[in-house]
Amino acid sequence: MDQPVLYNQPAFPNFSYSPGLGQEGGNYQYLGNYNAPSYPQPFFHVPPAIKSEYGAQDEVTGGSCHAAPFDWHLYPHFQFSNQVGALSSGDPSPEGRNEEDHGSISEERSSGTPSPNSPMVPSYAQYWHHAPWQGNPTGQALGLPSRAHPDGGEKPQQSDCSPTASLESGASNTEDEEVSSALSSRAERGLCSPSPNNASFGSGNEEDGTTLEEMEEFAKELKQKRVALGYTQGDIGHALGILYGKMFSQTTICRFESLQLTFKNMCKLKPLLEQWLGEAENNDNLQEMIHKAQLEEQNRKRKMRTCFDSVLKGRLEGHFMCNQKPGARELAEIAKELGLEKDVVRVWFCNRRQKEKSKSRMSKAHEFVGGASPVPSPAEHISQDYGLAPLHPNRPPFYPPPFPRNDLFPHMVPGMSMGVLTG
DNA sequence: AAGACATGCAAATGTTTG
DNA sequence: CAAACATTTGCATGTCTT
Repeated sequence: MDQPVLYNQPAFPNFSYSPGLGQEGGNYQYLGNYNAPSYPQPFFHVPPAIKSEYGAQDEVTGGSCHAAPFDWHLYPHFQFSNQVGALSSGDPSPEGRNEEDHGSISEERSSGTPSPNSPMVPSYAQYWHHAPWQGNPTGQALGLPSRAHPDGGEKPQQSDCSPTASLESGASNTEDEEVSSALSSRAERGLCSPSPNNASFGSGNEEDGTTLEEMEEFAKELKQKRVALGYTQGDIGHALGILYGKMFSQTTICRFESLQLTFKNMCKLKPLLEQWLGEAENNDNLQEMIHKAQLEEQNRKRKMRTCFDSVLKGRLEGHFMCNQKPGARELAEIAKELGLEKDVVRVWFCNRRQKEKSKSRMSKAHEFVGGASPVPSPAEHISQDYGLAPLHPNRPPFYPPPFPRNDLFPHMVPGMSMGVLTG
């Protein structure tokens, strides 16, 4: 049967120097059953097991993550520049970095880039003041030129990208209101406890014993040390798979570091990452690690993501148009016809219905605001943007402002950020 | 050109509801 | 139990730097 495996990212390079594994998204996803890649993987001793799928977190963190997801990162995509290089041409000094934390670099990079010092939205700067990893006077990888980039090229990345850094400096009334509304909404939902007079909502928000500050701190620390040790985000993702049987993508690590996951989700991942950090810092026997890695690579529980090509998608769409809710029998037929697993087809229909629903909500929202608003539906906004947890069904929806909104930030350059130009 | 990181979209999985 | 709903996760690809 033909599987809808359509693309492959470049095979993972032979990592001759790197302690890491290169970027995720390598070919592992097509190796079948979520096995880790077959190339050598220099990782670490398997620590005292972290049991069950993320299961140990409860032990590690001494609590549970059962609280409702906390959309603590209100504007996850508000990034002017999210690249490593954002710093490279600028002042590499810690001072420079720290001072710019909230944006001088963005300003440097592009005349069209608004300064995060400009009046912006919320003030969660406390979560995103810039990081220790910036403390690299030479601009090279912290302490690790030999492991990371031989030329020391690794730079702290994203130092100007922190959404909050960009947002923190102030806000117009409108923005304040929206943020305030958001925060209230969150507070109502018991997801955070914003100070009424303070747009930041970090203090005292805990899940599982971890406060937002701690989490943010940890994310920074993780990134700092990762860079210092010469690992990439993809390396960590792979390492987690090797160490704990749960592989993650570069994407996920990236989002963890930039706080673009839900707080709950971060609570879940944190123990693993803490373990990894410990291992990474103590590890000095990569060869042994490689061996272990080979032994350990397995156990990805999550099914590989199926990629449908456009033809397949078109045919699925066709079926969907005819019947949005096919029964088991019809599903089986479709699956057979398309050469897919029945379950894959079933899930596709589920997701497709969700999407449809979301779309119709969006159009209703558009009607509601006059038909021409670019405001996405709550569903779209909330469930897709990583930082935004869904609303409680019984609560009135919160419509966070899409970012960037030129009407909110007239000083911003049109189309300047957050994927507006991409995709 | 290649590597690292960021992000849109959506597949997969988890949870709730009927 | 199945469907709906919510959340997690990652492929594919864009951006940026070297």
